[in-house]
Amino acid sequence: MGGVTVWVLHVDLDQFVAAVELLRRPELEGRPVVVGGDGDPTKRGVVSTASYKAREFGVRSGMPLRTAAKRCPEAIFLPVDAEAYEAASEVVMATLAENGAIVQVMGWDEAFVGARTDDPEAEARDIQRRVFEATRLYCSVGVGENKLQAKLATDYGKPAGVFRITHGTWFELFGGQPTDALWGIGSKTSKKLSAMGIETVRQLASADLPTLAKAFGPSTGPWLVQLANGISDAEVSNEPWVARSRSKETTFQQDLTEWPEVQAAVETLARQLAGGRQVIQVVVKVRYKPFFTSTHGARLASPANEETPIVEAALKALEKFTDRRPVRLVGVQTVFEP
DNA sequence: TCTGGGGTCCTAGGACCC
DNA sequence: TCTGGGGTCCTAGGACCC
Repeated sequence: MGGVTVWVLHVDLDQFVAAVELLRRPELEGRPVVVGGDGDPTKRGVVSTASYKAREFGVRSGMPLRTAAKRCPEAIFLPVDAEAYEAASEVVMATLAENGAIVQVMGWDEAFVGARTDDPEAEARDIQRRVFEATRLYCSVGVGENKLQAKLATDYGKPAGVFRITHGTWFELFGGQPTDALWGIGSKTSKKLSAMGIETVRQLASADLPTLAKAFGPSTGPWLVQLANGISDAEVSNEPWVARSRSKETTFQQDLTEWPEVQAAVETLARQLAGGRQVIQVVVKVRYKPFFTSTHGARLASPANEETPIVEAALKALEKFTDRRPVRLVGVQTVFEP
């Protein structure tokens, strides 16, 4: 055992969704490709992935398709084909798990891999080669002493590269960066920290714990300071994933103004969620015009997975909504028995 | 630039109990 | 009389991530 270090590798496919599309449409290679919604940029929807070429025009994931079309009128817009990406992803993950490696899948296009080695870069290069040979897809690999470092390292390796971050290099890389450079800190938390006079990762790293606990809660506050110090759970776990809930939601092309239409939409979604694991609670989500979201839930009398009790609970939850403004989205979530 | 769909975890506040 | 404090459960909302 002695002498061999435990590293965390973070593997992230480069422009994954766009890359899968390019593989089956080689004639689009080098052109700006935008995948999102049903492929119609005049409709409501956002960008899932933009190819590197499209990114040169300022197209980014999460951006409304309409905006993407304005920024890059010559882009090719393609609909999301979840099954194709799922299939490609399975090949990638199976490749990572060869040789009995511990793999923690984080989504379609990324995973953590545990590595006992003194040469993690060699391991990373080997992964890149095997993934490419199996799928013709490129990936970048971050190397770290824990998941946080590895995850943040990947971006520095893109595209198709390898990059290492350790406690030794943490502050020189991140000390001066804004707090939302960290994985787990978004725009809201960053803004709130700013208002407290904390702008950089270095400032957050030495922030007063009781003050942060008071502002963000007893668990979140100290966790933020840990993040800023480059500290996180090092464990890569390959425990099989057990979903806590499943949901379906729809954004309407035109807002619904009649409440019976809303009821019908909730019923349709609830039906689609029946037939799986035993459900104990149903939560309905309504997003009103202009963009205000509210949720209400209803528990089932006893765990069930049939259509009737799930639809009944969904409609019961919907009764708790009293606002009758135009509705742009409805969603239904089923919560499973623990 | 008018903002998808599918998830997870944490927190505050109220209800309820002893 | 109108006053405790702690623990737990549930709900809705918030934030973040892919």
